[in-house]
Amino acid sequence: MEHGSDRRAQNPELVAGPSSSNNMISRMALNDNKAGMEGLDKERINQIIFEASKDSKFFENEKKKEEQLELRIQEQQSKILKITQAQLRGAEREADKVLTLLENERNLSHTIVHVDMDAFYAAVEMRDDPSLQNKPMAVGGLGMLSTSNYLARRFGVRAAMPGFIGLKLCPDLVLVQPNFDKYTAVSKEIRQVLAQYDPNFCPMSLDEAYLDFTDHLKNRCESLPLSRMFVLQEKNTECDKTYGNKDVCLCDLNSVLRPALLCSSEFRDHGASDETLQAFLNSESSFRGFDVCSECNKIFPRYTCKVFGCSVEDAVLELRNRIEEKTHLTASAGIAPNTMLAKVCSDKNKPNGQYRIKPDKAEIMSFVLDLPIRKISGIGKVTEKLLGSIGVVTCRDLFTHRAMIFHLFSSTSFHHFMRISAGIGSTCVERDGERKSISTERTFSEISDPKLLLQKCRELCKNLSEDMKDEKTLGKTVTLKIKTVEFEVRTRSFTLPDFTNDEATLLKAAQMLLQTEITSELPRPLRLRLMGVRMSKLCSDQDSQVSVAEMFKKMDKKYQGDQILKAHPNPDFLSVQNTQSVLPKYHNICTDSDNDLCAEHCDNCDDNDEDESSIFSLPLDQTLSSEFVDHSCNKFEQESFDLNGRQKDSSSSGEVGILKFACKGSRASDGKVHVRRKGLANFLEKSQSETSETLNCEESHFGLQEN
DNA sequence: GCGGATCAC
DNA sequence: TATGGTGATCCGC
Ligand SMILES: Nc1ccn([C@H]2C[C@H](O)[C@@H](COP(=O)(O)OP(=O)(O)OP(=O)(O)O)O2)c(=O)n1
Ligand SMILES: [Mg+2]
Repeated sequence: MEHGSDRRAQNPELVAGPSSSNNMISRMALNDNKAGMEGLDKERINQIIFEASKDSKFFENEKKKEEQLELRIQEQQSKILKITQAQLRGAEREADKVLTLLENERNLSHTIVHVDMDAFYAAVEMRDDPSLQNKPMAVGGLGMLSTSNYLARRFGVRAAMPGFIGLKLCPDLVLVQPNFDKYTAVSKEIRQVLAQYDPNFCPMSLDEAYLDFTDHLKNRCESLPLSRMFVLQEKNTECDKTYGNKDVCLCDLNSVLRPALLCSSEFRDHGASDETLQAFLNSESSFRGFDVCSECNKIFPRYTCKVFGCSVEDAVLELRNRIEEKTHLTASAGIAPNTMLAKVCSDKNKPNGQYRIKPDKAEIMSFVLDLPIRKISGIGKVTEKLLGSIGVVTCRDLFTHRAMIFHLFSSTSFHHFMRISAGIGSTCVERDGERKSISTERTFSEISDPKLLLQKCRELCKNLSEDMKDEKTLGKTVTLKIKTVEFEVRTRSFTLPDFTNDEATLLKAAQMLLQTEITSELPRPLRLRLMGVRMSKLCSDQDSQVSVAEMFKKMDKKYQGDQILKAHPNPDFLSVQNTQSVLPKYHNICTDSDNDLCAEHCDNCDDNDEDESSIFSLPLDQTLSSEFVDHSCNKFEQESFDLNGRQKDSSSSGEVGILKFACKGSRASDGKVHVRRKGLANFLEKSQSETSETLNCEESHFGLQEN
């Protein structure tokens, strides 16, 4: 391998590009990896960014992170020095094996389309305020910009840049506050169009989505010309003014007008072929009588109809035109055999353009080889720099340096990089499953007073609890996120023994985590600029999938007398009695006199020599002993889902289900599973180290009765 | 499993 | 004066 002789690997200038200021760092420099930012005077722009940032705490922190990155690169370099030629040859053979396998995986039979709105938030604001036309503008405030229009991008103003820097780069920049409700509504309209080309399309955000066009194209070949005819508003009719004109119909003409056209006998009479239909559309009389909107009773804007062809390009052009007709916003699109390439393509002719890579290996490779890796979704600033330091800039370099990459990176990273180098990506556009976490966080001017910090925490927990109730979701792991005034970010998490979205429970856990942080900072105050709360390990709060405790409550009622489940003597508590006697029996979970968290054995329990305070848990609204639920609940959750699934599917009433669970925990001589209480840290440590062993796993049967 | 880091949008 | 919010994933420990 000639990595040692690669000049780029040895010359930081060639890797990072010319730096504007000697003190400028790469992670602070203008990120011009975005459409509409080609050919900017980076030197000048970076100088302005540097001047505006150099004395800030933010910049200090960025420098710290940059140093860490340099360290990583150092480690990488020392790894490289230790490699033997033999190792490298072996690595290359392994890499080639992987590449051969990947080649078999190549699938060119799908047509994937990535649709991405142009300057989305900014475009919506400009559409709704004609005075913004021809002005550089950005959505956001002095603190942060969400995006900018293409005019502002010419000044280096872009998303994720603070507004005050944007103003320094472009003094005429107009800032507009975001209106998220509006963007959500527009997004809904866009998705209505997308769904007509692929009902299973995969939205990635409000403004972009992947579609599998394969089926649509198959059907399209055999479709009637009329089904490919759509209404378009005429260009050059000062669309922006008409959009603000209250007397003109603003409805989606393809919703209000097109159905009427398709029904008219004249249109049907001329719809035999694309040519006859187009000729009819060109004639004077074609739209006579279609002047007023039946929905809003206003006069239609000037419009035409167009018959779109059967090719992919025509189909995607049709889709984009329909989005524009419906929303008065433009979209760009990429067409390729897989999602990775489609995503890159949608950026190529932005704004308001599209680009296609034909489903042919040679075409793909000629597109990919000289493509900078930074263009690929998933490769950001850091990965770019990490790979840059070993001489990798383009996708071709990924192949050239495959042996080194094999040696330096994890297996998953390596595979990812090899797929990129071969132009291979996902050919299906499945929607993400259920969400895995839900969170809320807020930046504020410095707070250090513990009372106020706890109050902020309360606010966040209230919000999160409400959001979770709206989403009908429960969670088990609470994570507190804080950012100090020095921009240092910390997260601290705690896994509850049970699923919940209860505000008080959330608050207790989050405040405990916060208190620990405040305490650990003493005698210095904890000075924060951001706080956030997140819930993960979620489950749905639907009837079909309930929390473990709720499930037990239901089952307790339903299957009274069952050997596995038994009501706790205290009606506020539920317990599990295990017939095999290895698992714990009853435990109360409660708060002690300090309102601190604790748990104790139930009076009915066989206490023996156990010290009350030696059992630790969290107070719960729904109660099972944490020791019992710990680890076993996942299993339960899974099984309860199965049970419910069967229950749902079954119309009969006497089905038999299998309840299976595995319980892990530390086992005392009395057979109880418990964790000693020595504070939170110890609890976490213990519960991790001592629960790694499965103590009991069993299967029991019980009758499943519909009410 | 936790915490830090990276990434997308 | 001033550097976001939400969600996902990966890695090292
Ligand atoms: N760091 C970011 C990036 C984006 N967005 C929001 C604002 C954007 O309008 C929207 C879509 O993101 P895109 O990356 O698609 O950017 P745009 O649509 O604004 O511009 P482009 O024309 O490059 O797609 O998401 C954001 O809030 N914060
Ligand atoms: Mg966009």
